[in-house]
Amino acid sequence: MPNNKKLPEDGNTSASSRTATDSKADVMRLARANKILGALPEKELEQLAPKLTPIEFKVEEIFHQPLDPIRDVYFPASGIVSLITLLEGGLSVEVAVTGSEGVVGVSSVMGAKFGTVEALSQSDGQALKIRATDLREHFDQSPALRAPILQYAHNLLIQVAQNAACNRAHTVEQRLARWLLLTHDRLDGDKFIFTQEFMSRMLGVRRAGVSVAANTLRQAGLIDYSRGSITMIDRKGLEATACECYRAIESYSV
Amino acid sequence: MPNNKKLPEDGNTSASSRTATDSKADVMRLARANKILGALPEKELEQLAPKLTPIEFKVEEIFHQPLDPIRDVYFPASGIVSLITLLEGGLSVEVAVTGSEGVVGVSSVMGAKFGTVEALSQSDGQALKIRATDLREHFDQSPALRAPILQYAHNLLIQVAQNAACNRAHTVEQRLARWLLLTHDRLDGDKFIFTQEFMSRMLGVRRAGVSVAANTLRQAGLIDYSRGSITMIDRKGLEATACECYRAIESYSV
DNA sequence: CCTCTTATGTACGTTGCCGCACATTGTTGC
DNA sequence: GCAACAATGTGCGGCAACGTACATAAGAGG
Repeated sequence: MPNNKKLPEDGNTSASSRTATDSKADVMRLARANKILGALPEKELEQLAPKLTPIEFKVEEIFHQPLDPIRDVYFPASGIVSLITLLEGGLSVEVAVTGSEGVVGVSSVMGAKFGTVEALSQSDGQALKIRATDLREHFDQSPALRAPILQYAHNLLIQVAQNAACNRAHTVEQRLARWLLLTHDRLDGDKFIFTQEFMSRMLGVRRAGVSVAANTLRQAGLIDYSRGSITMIDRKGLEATACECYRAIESYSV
Repeated sequence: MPNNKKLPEDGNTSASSRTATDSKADVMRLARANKILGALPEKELEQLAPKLTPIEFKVEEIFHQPLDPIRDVYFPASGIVSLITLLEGGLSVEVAVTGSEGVVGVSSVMGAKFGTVEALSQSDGQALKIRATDLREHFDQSPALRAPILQYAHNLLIQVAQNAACNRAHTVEQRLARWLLLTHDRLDGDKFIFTQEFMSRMLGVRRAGVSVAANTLRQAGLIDYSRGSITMIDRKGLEATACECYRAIESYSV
């Protein structure tokens, strides 16, 4: 796990030259990009807005860590965040992935005092940050906010459940294809940045195993890649290669 | 999957000779055995009680099935219920287990329209049944009910997440030991009823694989078993054999 | 008691991934 | 352009679990 950075604890990320109005416009723009906040009635969002801080994040930044208290919760407007279970002996396995359809740290509204999985960004992106205590308060009082958050929590649950079965049943190649599809769905464009080393941590397999599987996909003309950058070439082909779990997750999640 | 029965759709399980008062006493007794209902203030429970119906279930009864609408939700007072993801090709993998600490069908309060996993009893037991719509209504209105249900949903999430990683990382023997411990925690006594065939469906491995692993545990003096009945002999020893995931689940769940 | 069924033990070749080690090839910084 | 590094390719022995098949053993029911 080389130089993973934690997010700056406070970082007033809106440049100080900006006016308050600019900042509020930022918040509203980002909020509309997130499915949960974007689904709120105008009035509710206005109430929440003062508590929301825009942030930017880079690849491989850590949002939450097992056993650390969850102080802030993040609503991504762009980018991807992986939820990863860490095991003794250093093995790590991604159990779910979230983009602008979700919220990182949802367990804090469910009564969790601390994180149990690592939340790690898979890409650059933007998000709105809110104090866990503030969110919890609104969550308890506003049915309009509660509904989409719970809906997301449910989608998360079934994604993790499908993952649990998938890890038991499917080959590295199938799971790699699935992972690429889920990532592609959450990023703009057909080209993104990952190393095999990173993928091996997500899939919980050897880096060498990723190399072989990726090579197979490349030779089949489904993807191309070189030194940390991957291009999706044949999405249909990938869908055919991926296990059922990709479709299951997509279809179960409303 | 031999003769799995669905629960009777209505079955007024309280014998008709019983009086209404008896029935209500039943409800209150069972409610106190369930951690979620048992945590409710007296007044709240009184309000909910008319909606609750006591039921009994036998081994291998199906509470919910993937894609079927979730009509009823169950608060177990005793017994165990497994949540199982079914994959194409007939492979099944248990992703979580619930006893009197939880509620079967929790996703219905989170906005799920239908089940995504199979909920199957692992033992005989008793539960309180409630219409999903009724529960949802109380859930939305009562913070006192919402809190413990969400807390349980969170525990469920981390159990499933740990399972996802566990399936990737640990041997059949380790996972069998873990599974026996989780089961033992939720049942009275040291002897319970399972066949290797059933266990193989839970662990998602061959029945022959269970045979070998179980034999190893027996020869190590940790368990004894014969034709569908298992006795726990050395709990400490099992804990030493099981993977970290047993402890992780226990310690994360508050 | 004897048959029938169900549960369990065991074997054998195969496969997917492991741990490990090392070669090769782009990129970056000087 | 060259050295240093980072990312990727590849080989090999080993092992856990697979699919399959069959043998044994313990109740159940007549």
